[in-house]
Amino acid sequence: MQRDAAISLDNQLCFAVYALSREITKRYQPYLKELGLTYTQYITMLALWEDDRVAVKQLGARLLLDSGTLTPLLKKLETMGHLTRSRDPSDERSVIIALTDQGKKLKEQARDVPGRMFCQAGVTLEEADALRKHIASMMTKVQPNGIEEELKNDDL
Amino acid sequence: MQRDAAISLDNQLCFAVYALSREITKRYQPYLKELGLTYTQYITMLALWEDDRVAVKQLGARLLLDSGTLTPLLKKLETMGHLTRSRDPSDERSVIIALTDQGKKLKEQARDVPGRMFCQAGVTLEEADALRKHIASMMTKVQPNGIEEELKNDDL
DNA sequence: GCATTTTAAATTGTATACAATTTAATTTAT
DNA sequence: ATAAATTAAATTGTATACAATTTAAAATGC
Repeated sequence: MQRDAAISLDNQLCFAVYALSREITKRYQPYLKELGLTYTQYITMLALWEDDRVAVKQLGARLLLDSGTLTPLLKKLETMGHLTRSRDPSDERSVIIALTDQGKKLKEQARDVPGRMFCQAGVTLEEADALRKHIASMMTKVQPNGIEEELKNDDL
Repeated sequence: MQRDAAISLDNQLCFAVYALSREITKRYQPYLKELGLTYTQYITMLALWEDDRVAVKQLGARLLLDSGTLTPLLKKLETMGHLTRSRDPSDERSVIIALTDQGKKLKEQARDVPGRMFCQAGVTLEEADALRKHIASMMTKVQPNGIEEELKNDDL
């Protein structure tokens, strides 16, 4: 069976990452439910709490999501009253996302979510941070800011 | 801004894992296209190449996916001729998944996919394996084989 | 200055994920 | 043995992801 080691499920980095990602998302769910947010909506709000009044394009570059995912998600968050979507007067192609007061206020409730989640999961913040750095290092290797056809995106 | 460090996007393990998972999936896509498989179909086939003739329940325990995801996916793989789905005669509740010859043969084509993918991404197998182990270690902490209501699942 | 190209969102279509419910079969308790 | 509880898939409904296309606006080339 040695010759199958390369395609053994447990040897796949891709499966480990994929499974952990879904597991963490599930672990967040009860806490995010208190905020009335799904996981992707939460990630989007994290980005907006740091950097408000950005175009969908920039938000997508930050989250590595395209308009196909973001447009319906942002419309939902708009309906929920957390943000507004408006065309940029200086470039009508762009849609600027701006947090409402309600959206800004939600940040206070979100502040202790990561800490509570890791505490409940029995993971120290140091362990989480060590893994995060390891993953970030891999990410820079795997994605030197996009390949060939995406090289035009200088993102920032 | 120190007080916002806990909810800074770049500090979130969850976002790092989520982003890397999607990035790796995208990197696999061109190789999996040669096999005619999507990423989740590929992961499912990896599990089946190791362990054939299993119930959907067992496959789900291995992949951490439920029947809501697996049922349509397995029906698709059945339509593609890679496997068969049949009720277990000794327990009509269970559906047994068995690879066809075609499904078994696909394994040969899949054998060099991980190696080619990491080579192209500029990641050594050692680096990938080190991260995989780090993630697996976190997974055992975060998911000691499911919580409370899932404790009844002894899986194997 | 205007046709061509590029760009940003939105849309379309396919494939997941997963909670919650339903259906049918099996097991358990009495 | 049979009602009640449990279990395995399937189904339903919602929310992503993302490739590919479309639409409208802005930038570019000549």
